[in-house]
Amino acid sequence: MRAESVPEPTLRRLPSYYHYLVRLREKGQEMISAAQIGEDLGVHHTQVRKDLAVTGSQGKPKVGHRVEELIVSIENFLNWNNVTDAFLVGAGHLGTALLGYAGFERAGVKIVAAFDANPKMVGKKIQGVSILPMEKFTDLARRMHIGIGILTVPAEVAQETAEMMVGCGVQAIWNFAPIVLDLPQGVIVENVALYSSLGVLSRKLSVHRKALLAKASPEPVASE
Amino acid sequence: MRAESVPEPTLRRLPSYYHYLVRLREKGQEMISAAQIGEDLGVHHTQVRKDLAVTGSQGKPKVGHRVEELIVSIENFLNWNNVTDAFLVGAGHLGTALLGYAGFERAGVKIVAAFDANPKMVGKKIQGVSILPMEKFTDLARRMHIGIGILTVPAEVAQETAEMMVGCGVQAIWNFAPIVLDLPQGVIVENVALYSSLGVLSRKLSVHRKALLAKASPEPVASE
DNA sequence: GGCTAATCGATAATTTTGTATCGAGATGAA
DNA sequence: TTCATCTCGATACAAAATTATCGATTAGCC
Ligand SMILES: NC(=O)c1ccc[n+]([C@@H]2O[C@H](COP(=O)([O-])OP(=O)(O)OC[C@H]3O[C@@H](n4cnc5c(N)ncnc54)[C@H](O)[C@@H]3O)[C@@H](O)[C@H]2O)c1
Ligand SMILES: NC(=O)c1ccc[n+]([C@@H]2O[C@H](COP(=O)([O-])OP(=O)(O)OC[C@H]3O[C@@H](n4cnc5c(N)ncnc54)[C@H](O)[C@@H]3O)[C@@H](O)[C@H]2O)c1
Repeated sequence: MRAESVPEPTLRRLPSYYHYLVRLREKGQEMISAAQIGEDLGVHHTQVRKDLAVTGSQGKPKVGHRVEELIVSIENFLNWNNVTDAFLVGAGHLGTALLGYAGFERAGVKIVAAFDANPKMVGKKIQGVSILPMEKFTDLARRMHIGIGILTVPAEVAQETAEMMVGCGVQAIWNFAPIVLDLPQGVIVENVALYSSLGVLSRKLSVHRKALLAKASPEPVASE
Repeated sequence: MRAESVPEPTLRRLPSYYHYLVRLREKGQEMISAAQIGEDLGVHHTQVRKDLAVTGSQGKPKVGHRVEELIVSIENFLNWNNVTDAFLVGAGHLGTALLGYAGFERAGVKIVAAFDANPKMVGKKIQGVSILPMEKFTDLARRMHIGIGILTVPAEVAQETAEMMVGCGVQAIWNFAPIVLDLPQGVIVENVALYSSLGVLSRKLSVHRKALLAKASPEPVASE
């Protein structure tokens, strides 16, 4: 009941453990130690233990954890074995890529319909998911008790679209637009900040290159 | 020169300030205070000041910062005004979505070519970017001094593809596959962990719903 | 059966990140 | 001009996250 107090960094690492473990299982491995996970994923082994501890799974000294058990624990913890229906709004480049992806269902999210304001998109079907006109959103979302909204519309209309979703009972929004949504307290928003990612990349690359240059040139002992 | 010591959370917030500021500029606003930015983006105002400070931009008491100046500072800091050429490998659902997106160039990344192992994809052109066969990667990447590789291949081949990229001089990899790449020290890897994002979303939603249920039901004073 | 080595899980120390405080500078009004 | 007020930026404090330490447990081996 005090389960909300799980550190968010832990939450973010769990899926990467999960995928790693699934690959181990495919290879037929049954046991795994926290130390090995840490080494392979670049996480400190004590950190791995803490992270896995929140899922409730226990390891045994000398042998480590059962791969299968860990997988199930993580699935349970993240609620990945209960599928929640989601609506996607904005079936453009990114939206269709997400629709075409089969992998989200194992992460508890099933896109059951898509919506777009562009009449040219409406009526199409992608991977079995129909693209419907915006007018249908309100009614359908309410009737189907849609809990998750996936937002892949242009940034200019992201705020209003999100508000519309929330008005129809959507409790969580997966936001791909580069904007901070202002929504009622209690609504869960998860931003996929691709630009943040690019910012980090650009900055690191630029620093990296400057460091290389500095090493190459004589550098007259500047600064302390 | 000690510029590497910028906190990564700061790096991740800068792009969101950037987009916010660009929208302000479009609206014609010239000045902005750290307090206002903080309120609009849900960041503490002292944090905003610290973040902006790393870019070197200074504000003036009583009036705040010049919007235009801040934008330029952030661009400089992230090196977003120097465009670096990038190759994309894996022109599938996600790869084509990225190719179709015009917005990355303003973030200093220009996708100049795409590569795919599937002969059906090869030869196509998306937004002016040609999809080439994998055989051409090595030679072209070396000759064009490609610094950034964008990885949108299936997870099974992500590791080997990344190694191939690094072998051709690629210094930074933007990885969309749900796998932790094991690459030589010094190579910059930025993971877009969509599943992490989904993990956080699922977990929060599940906790949120349990909390709602608990409030609705009588709850006979369980737990300690 | 007892010893060794590996691993776990709890607790403590350190580092990083975020928040609050406070003096100083700038603006505009009295 | 002088004053009140707003905002900045530096410094101090608090919280969170990561890393290190250490005793406990167990499998395998002699
Ligand atoms: N494609 C990418 O690689 C990428 C990368 C980073 C961020 N994004 C962000 O994702 C979002 C979508 O990007 P995209 O490349 O798919 O854009 P897009 O233009 O291809 O798709 C947007 C879709 O939304 C629809 N739309 C527009 N207004 C609408 C409205 N009011 N209601 C419903 N639908 C509406 C359009 O018809 C279009 O199909 C944008 O916010 C963009 O900034 C995309
Ligand atoms: N599409 C999504 O929404 C989404 C979401 C999360 C993660 N991902 C990840 O992104 C990656 C790509 O996903 P996708 O949906 O675009 O898959 P996809 O199958 O549509 O595209 C993969 C592309 O890579 C090409 N390819 C396969 N093997 C290759 C090789 N050895 N060398 C070069 N190209 C090769 C294929 O021909 C295909 O065009 C995957 O790792 C996936 O897990 C995608």
